[in-house]
Amino acid sequence: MRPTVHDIAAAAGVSLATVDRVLNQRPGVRHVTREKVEAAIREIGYVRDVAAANLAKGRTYSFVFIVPASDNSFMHGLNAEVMAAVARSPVERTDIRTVEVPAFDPAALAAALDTLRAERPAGVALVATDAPEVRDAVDRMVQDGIPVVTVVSDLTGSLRHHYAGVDNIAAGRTAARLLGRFLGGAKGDVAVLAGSMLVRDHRERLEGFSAVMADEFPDLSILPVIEGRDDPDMAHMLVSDALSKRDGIIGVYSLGAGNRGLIRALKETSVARVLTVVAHELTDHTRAALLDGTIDAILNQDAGHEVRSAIRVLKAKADGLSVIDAQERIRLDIFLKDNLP
Amino acid sequence: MRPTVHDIAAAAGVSLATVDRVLNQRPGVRHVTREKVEAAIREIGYVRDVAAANLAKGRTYSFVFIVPASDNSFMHGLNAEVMAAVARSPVERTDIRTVEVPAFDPAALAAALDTLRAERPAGVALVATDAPEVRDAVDRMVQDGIPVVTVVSDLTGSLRHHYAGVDNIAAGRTAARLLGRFLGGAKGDVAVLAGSMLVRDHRERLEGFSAVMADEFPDLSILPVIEGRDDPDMAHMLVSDALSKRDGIIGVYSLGAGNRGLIRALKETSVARVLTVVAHELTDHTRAALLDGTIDAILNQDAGHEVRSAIRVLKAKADGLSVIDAQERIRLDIFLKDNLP
DNA sequence: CTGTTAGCGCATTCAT
DNA sequence: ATGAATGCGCTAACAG
Repeated sequence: MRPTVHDIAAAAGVSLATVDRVLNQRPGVRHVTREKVEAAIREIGYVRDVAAANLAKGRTYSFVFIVPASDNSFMHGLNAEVMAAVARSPVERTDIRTVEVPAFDPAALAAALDTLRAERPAGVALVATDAPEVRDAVDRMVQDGIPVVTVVSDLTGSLRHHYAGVDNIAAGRTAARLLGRFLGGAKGDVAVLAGSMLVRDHRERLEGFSAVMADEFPDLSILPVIEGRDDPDMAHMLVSDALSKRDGIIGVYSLGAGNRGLIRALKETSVARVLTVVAHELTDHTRAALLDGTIDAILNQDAGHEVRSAIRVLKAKADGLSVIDAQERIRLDIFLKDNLP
Repeated sequence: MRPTVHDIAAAAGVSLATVDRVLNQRPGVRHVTREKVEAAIREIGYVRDVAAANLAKGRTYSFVFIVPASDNSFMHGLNAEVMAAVARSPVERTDIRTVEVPAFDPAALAAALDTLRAERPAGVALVATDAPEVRDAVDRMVQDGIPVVTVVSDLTGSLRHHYAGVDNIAAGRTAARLLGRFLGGAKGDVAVLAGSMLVRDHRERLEGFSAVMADEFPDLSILPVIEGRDDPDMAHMLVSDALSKRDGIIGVYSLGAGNRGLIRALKETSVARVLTVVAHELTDHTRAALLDGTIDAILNQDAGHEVRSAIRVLKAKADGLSVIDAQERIRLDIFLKDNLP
């Protein structure tokens, strides 16, 4: 049998309560007594039974997800995953709820964080908007002892405990190599469609993409970035325009959302024209486009994994446990038409 | 508060013991009483607290991993992951151990299964060798009420409860498309290196690969499969031989293990010769080869994920719980030099 | 400062 | 066929 608190109490010649006090680093124990107990813990090789501890505590951890109120397929998917987690939450001694904030609105996000802080939840997960005021609000939360993890979009320079999302520079680099290799040494222009250069993920993807393109595919030149604000209609208009004006375009990299519009624009171009296209995020639209050949590869982040990972990390943080790092790494999924889930 | 056994006992007007009996479908309850209790359970919306149940039971589940004694990096990695799980196991009320059996030896595997069955473990995970005797042994185990999951390589047609591994047909198809697109319309031969056509995963990868090659890349012709038994030395010899004899080879698909030998052979070929190479399994060797350009893409299955998934499924089976399907899907990782973990 | 005691939600004897 | 009582490993009042 594994050693229990009783064993260590016996070994140290103290009572259960005292053992519990040192185990949970609570005050009210003389230094010598504490040492004695700690020695016993070490010698016996005790490891706390977390399940039993949680049962005794009766406490259920309340976590909050702050998500942007964006109307695109990816965010809808993310929301659905959070809801699925909410549905499972009673079973896992957690109480999860979501708070919606306007998208790309640092002030609103910071305000929401500050309001939340007063309620002292056991942990907070947020899709970060990269701005100083948000970073400060997050830092205040962390300094108040509340675990914070960022999801999808990170907030570097902040004190957040963890980031559950993909490496966006690597994503951009990967997109460049796929596009470059698929184009097999052809010479021409590459159009890049982004949501907004104000968002950190998009900037990073572009940065990675440009770097590899410059280093390894000098025959391909990147046109000025088209900013479609993740809006299907705007993306459609801008891409159509670009395609009609520049017939040197042989490749397209869509690094943001709003792919519905891009796909429409692509389908409207001359059938004689062959474009190689790499896009981000697997949705119903991009999936269909991949299958019918309009898109050649899709880079994706698994929202379900991100949400589950965020919760695991928050829970581990809340009861002082460690996580399995490899399990919490969010990978960049690459989908061709053959390996769709 | 969540309803407990006490609540349902009160609601049904019976004792805790009776509630427990119907909850765990044990005999000794009159039909009417059972109905009454079941009604109460439903109305109250009771869900069992698994942690508390396990605490009360005190039982620790003993799981066994049967792994082939293969001397290649992938199997070493798999073993390491199982060992990591063993290290974590005391914390999770599980007792995991491994049993090694000779690779590609159906009789030995079947024998090991039958021996194990007598010990009645709480669950078994195995890397299956696809043979009737193995399938029968697995079926006997399942019929004895022992949960069984296959890892890495499946055993279709058997009664195993779950398969923790990638879709190998999809993997082969993906390899074909990557190779075909990377070769960009060139004409030539493609060499295929496999471990053994006796294992189902290798057969399936070849099947998927051949299908896409035939359908979509008619200018590439697949040479007869080289079987290297996942052995580096044998692979080295056979691949060197093939490369020297056929100078029409412009692409290589390595669908098994033993890539150490393949890589050596590739590096020994003339520097003037450009080969496009897709291989399976990320190991130290293949990672280095990807980075130095010897290999162009690596398809991978995350052994850590597979092991953790197998354990989760086994545990869920053992205490009659359900799993999150999406979480247990083992994806096909595609690594280019830019998105290595 | 330290110890006693009573649960947390459930499973399991042992009576009845 | 049913119920009362005890304990799993740990925490948290409440006493001393």
